[in-house]
Amino acid sequence: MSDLLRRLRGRGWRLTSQRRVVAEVLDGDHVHLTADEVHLRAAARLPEISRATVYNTLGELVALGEVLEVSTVGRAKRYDPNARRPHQHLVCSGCGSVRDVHPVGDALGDLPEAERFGFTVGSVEVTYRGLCPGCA
Amino acid sequence: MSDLLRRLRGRGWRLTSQRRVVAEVLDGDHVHLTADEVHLRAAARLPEISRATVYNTLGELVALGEVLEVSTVGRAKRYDPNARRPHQHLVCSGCGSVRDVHPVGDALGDLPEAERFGFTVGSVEVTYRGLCPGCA
DNA sequence: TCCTACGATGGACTTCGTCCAAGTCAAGAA
DNA sequence: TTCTTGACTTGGACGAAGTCCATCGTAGGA
Repeated sequence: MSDLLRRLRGRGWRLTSQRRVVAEVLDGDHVHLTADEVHLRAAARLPEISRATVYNTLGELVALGEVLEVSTVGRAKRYDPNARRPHQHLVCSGCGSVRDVHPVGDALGDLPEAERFGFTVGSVEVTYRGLCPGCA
Repeated sequence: MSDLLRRLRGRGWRLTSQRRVVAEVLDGDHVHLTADEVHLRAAARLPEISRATVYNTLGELVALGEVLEVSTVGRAKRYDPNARRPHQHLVCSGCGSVRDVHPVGDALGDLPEAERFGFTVGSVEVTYRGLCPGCA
């Protein structure tokens, strides 16, 4: 059983075959699948798994902080299992592919108090846009 | 006629009443409307304007670089007419409202060459997330 | 004023995601 | 091991956001 599954059991997650398959599909680095791709890959191993279950499970993994939602303008959300190591994203404007990157600096600290307008700022998301070697 | 409309005419834009109304709705600072809100406000002045026209016009304004699309996870896109002055966004996780902010620092420079993986990085988008005073 | 290519229309369609009632099953209790 | 129960899954309906397209209308140049 993967580390992820072990942690989930430790949190009282009921371990069903569907959840196991979804968690396994999301294993690895630089994985940024859409819900539909997750469903496709999960269905390859467990043909009867439903779309609703995939959405439910992804939502739970996000709520538990095990998986990040990556926002992509005008496309389907992507899910990033690498939530435990903080990182940002580099997105190709051509083909939509995503790389994890680790900028230096402190983006959160770069926002002065005067620019927070009374908001309680909890996180910052930095997305670099450009063209990958294949699309350039 | 606003500056925006003047610029658009200069670029050969055919000025129809529909486009004029959409451009007028998007005038001002700290305006971050969804396509639907734009349609609603435009229809208040020009009742027969169609959704398709609003989408077309917004798409053209984005392509011309006059308006920015603001990505919001799991919600409708918002359109930001303040494309000419560089800024970033502070988004309320509760109600989805958006403020323009101006962080210090150089987010683009914070990405080391070794972390660019051969990409031609053109821009960076920084989104701060938190709760506005009303939702906190 | 007339022409015509560009733009607008609205309704069908697609994509992405959520909801729900009914059926199923993991895992603790006995 | 079997029972029990409530959490989980299912599939289909639904909804929101956005796109497409055939047809009609009109801005603006001749």
